[in-house]
Parts: sequence; C-alpha cells; structure tokens
Amino acid sequence: MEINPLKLENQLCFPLYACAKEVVRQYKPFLDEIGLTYTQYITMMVMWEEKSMNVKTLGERLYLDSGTLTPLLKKLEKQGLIIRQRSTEDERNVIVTISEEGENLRQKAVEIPLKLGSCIPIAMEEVQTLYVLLYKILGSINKQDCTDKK
Amino acid sequence: MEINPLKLENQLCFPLYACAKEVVRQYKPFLDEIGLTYTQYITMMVMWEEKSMNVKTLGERLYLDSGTLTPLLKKLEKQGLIIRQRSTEDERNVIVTISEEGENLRQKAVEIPLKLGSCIPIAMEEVQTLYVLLYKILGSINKQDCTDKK
DNA sequence: CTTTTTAAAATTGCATACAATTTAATTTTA
DNA sequence: TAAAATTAAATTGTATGCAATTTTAAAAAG
Repeated sequence: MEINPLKLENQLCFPLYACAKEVVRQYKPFLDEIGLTYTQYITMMVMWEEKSMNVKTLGERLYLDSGTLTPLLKKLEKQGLIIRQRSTEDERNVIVTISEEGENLRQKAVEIPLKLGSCIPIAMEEVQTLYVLLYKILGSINKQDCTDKK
Repeated sequence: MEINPLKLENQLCFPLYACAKEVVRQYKPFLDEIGLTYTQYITMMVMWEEKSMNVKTLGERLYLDSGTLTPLLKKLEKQGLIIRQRSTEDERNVIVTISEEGENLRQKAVEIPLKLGSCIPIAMEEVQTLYVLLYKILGSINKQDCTDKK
C-alpha cells in the first residue's frame, strides 16, 4: 500500500490553506455591513484593543509587513477610522491611533464573532484543540529558517 | 472576568488565517527551486494525480474559481507544464492536461513534502488531529449560507 | 564627529483571490 | 423548435500578500 506523498489531500498545508480561505470568506457578508475587508477587520481588532501602536508592532501582531499594511492603513485613514502620524521621538516610526469614529465602529462589529460561530458547526472543545495546535505551529515557525538544514 | 469577543487572539479565524499564511510561506524556498508558486504547486499536485480534468472540477478540488485559475493555468501552459484545450463534446469546458514536461517535474517536487515536514515541528498524531478538524470545517462550510440564519 | 550599519516605512513588481459581469454554449421550457 | 434559463470560462476591478528595493532616520563604530 503506497502512500502518495504528493497527493493534495495528504498534505497538511492544503486543508489549512483552503480552510483559512473558506472561513475568511464566511465573514464577507457581515463585514460588508460595516464596510471592512477581512484584513481591515483584524487590523481594527488590534486597534480596538491597543488604541495606538506603530506599524512595525502592528505587523508583528498580524503577521503582515509594511508592504501590505501601508496601503491598508491609508485606506482605513481615508475612512476616518484611524490616524497615521510619524513619531516625533523616532521619525522612522509611524504611529497608528484609533479615531472616535473607529471606536464607534466597534459597537457594530461586536456581534460578528458570534454570528460567525454559528456558521461553523464545531464543538467548543474542538475549537480549543484546533486553536492550541495552530498557535503551536505559529510559534514554532519563524523561530528558525529551515532551508539551510542539512 | 470579562472575555473580549473582539480580541484578535480569541478568534479561531485569526490563527487559522495567520498559520496558513506562514506555512505556505515556508514552501517558498523549495518551490523557487522548481519554479512554481504555492498555488501553481497545488494545481500541479492535482494534475500529477489526475492527468486531465476540466477547469470547473479542478476549481472544486482546489477551492478556487476561474477568476484565479484562468490566468494561473495560462502561466503553467506557457511554462509547458500543461495543455489547455476546449472540450469538443461540450465547448463550454476547458480541459487541462498534464504534459510530458509536467510529468517530469514531479520527480523534482516529490521531496518537498518531507522537507516541509521538518520545518514544522509537530507530532504525527497532532497533524492527524488538525487534519481531521480542518476537513470537518471545510466539509461543513459551503453546505449552507449562514447569512439568512435568523 | 564622521562613516557605517541598522532599522522602519514606503514603494515596486508580481501573483494570487474573489465578487461581479460578460460571453458563448448547452439545456430546459413553453 | 424558439425563447428562457443555466452553465463554464473568461474578463474586470479591487484588495491583499510578500519579496526586494529605496528612502529616511537613528544608532553604532572607528
């Protein structure tokens, strides 16, 4: 009984990739109502919690770089949800701060996680298991570059 | 003890989204060696297995639509890895067939899953658990549109 | 104190993703 | 059978993602 190492469904990566895409897609109708994309939504989630932080730190939290964040933050600023300003202490840093309007949006967003939960019929303990495993993988990646492994 | 429903780390979706992104990123150095992107790689994986199929079926397998696949398949065709041709039976269908060169590429790709495995330090049984849960979610999504849930 | 190095954003270029629309072909209906 | 509905790809437009480069500022080295 030979196992095909290149069969799509034998890879862990593929269900991860597909599942993430499909779950994110479930958010769309709800996010449309508040005028955010998914990436903008997770960015606002950090802003609702932190109120203010620089692009670098925000990127570490979201696993995104400035190439993605810069244009995204400009859009959020144009929508009036955040303010971007150079730090006076260290002018290399751009500080992102949530605006009044951004704070207000939180009220409309607060129901979304619950609504999404009902879209994904999975037991709480399974969610917990999944959650722990995903963070385990996330934590172990980036620790080392495995390309130079002999 | 209040739980913040909008805290980034309390969402299942975020670790899923971030983990998928980071794991896919780990493939890059290996895929660079054979000249494929990740999406092209999973497409070739299906082609190596199926040899020939139409765009629609390929899309169902990969959870991708023609908007993504059409340009991607054109690039693979330009690289000589596949052949695209309209079905003579039903001219709405485009049949994608693997080429000789595409078949040959499999030899170079076959080591990739193993190499990746060593980048992700996680026990086999955990992989299995994760795998089952991800497919459970994937299977339950698309069954129903949950927006109209009262 | 000047040069070099490092660091943070921004920019550039390429490759997805996906909703929405269009086009062309096939099926179903009336 | 002719019109209407459905279907498969392709096209269009918008929004990521990310590697690589550039720009500007701060820190470290000599």
